[in-house]
Amino acid sequence: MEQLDKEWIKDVMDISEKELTPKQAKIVEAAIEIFSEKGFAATSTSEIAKQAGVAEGTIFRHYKTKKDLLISIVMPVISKFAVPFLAEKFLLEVFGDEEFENFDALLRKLIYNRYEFVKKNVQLLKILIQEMAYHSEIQESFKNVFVNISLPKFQSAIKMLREKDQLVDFPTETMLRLAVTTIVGFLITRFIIMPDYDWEDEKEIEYTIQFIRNGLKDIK
Amino acid sequence: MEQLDKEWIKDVMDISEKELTPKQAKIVEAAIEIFSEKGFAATSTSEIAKQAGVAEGTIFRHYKTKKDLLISIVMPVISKFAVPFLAEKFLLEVFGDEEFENFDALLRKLIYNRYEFVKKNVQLLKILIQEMAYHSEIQESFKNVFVNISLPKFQSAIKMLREKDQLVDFPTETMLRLAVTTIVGFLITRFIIMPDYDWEDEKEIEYTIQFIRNGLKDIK
DNA sequence: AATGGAAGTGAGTAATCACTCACATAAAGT
DNA sequence: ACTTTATGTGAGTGATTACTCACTTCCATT
Repeated sequence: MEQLDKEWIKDVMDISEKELTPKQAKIVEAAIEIFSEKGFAATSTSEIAKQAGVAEGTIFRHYKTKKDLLISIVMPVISKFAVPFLAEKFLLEVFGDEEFENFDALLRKLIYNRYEFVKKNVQLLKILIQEMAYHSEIQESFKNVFVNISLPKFQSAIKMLREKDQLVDFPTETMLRLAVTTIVGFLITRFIIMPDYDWEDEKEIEYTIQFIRNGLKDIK
Repeated sequence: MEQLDKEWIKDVMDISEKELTPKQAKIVEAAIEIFSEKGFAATSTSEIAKQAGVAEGTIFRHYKTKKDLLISIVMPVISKFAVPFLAEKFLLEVFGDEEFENFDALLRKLIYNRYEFVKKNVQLLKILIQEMAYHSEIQESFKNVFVNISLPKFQSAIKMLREKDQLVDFPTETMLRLAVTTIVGFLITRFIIMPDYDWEDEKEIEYTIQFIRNGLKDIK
């Protein structure tokens, strides 16, 4: 992995944990790298310690169990996931004043925002996605954030769009599902399944926006 | 898990392995269940043996290593994944003779076909998806099947549709990506993320078809 | 300078791991 | 009936696991 710019790790972490000792930071850094490469269950604490350049005991000085370390890594990612939806600016910026193409603008803003987020946090998101399947606490925490923060914003966005633009007569949840899976599908394909493909990101994003817009537009 | 109808396991297996001894079948059955619940790395051979009601040594009589057992479970799923694309009937049935709405018909056929496949094989697909992330042999085998079997069929289908219907001017790979992620997104949401939600499958499938069709239709 | 608490250590521990092997049994071929 | 081969067993193996603990080192406060 690249040496420079490990700042983002601290950046993500300090939502919940304020200050990490240098060795603790090294532990988190090593854990993220190995967890994302081999998976949580296949990673041993001795390996993390070795990679971090600390004694194995040091891990357990800061984290009660190995799973505790995982949780402390994964939970802040869930918080960060919801951040753009918490910003009131997010919706206001789009529906503010001028009359430009609302639907496209909203989608473009959302996609570029999440595009940068995923780009910055591929390793962490890999861990989150993988381990969500096996740890119900993570599942529930994610569900809470989504249902309470993201979902309402999405729903009110669709409601506003329904008035301004002419949208197809699908249930709101269905429209949401289609839009979200298309965006998430793009990001997963782009950064996880085929990260080495020669992507023309701006073009692909515009195609994706057009696909969703037309797919949800009411066609007489 | 349900007791009845464990036939599908044998059904999937016997693509590569012809006959399993009763105890071997029990081992495979138990392994599938535990792998899909806890993940490959977190599952011990002693647990599999216990659940299967055999001695631990019996596992290694039939499979050289624990990973061997995983591979023998996962590989046939990849084969089965490609089956509908191998059948020449598949495309012929859709583009055969009459002039009905080609695009919708093709999508509907494809989605219902994969819907049934996923419904039957959720556990196996969970294992495949999860372990693909960590085992490069599985990755490569899947990639081979996709690139050599599924992809060409998709591409020729899009080519044929481009002539008959009016499709948007996206690159073929982009159209493919959008359609595939939408379908896969639906199936994963339906069977893995929210299997307990009160789905109205036929309606959701029709919405999904309409979404893809309009999303890829050329709008003047 | 003395003290106390936090940070860091690494040898040690019981449990569990994947896997082996000598042996028992069953089935099949001659 | 006899031999061979395939199937199944479970106690046993060394390696590795997550985690502990008595100890040292460091540093801030008195």
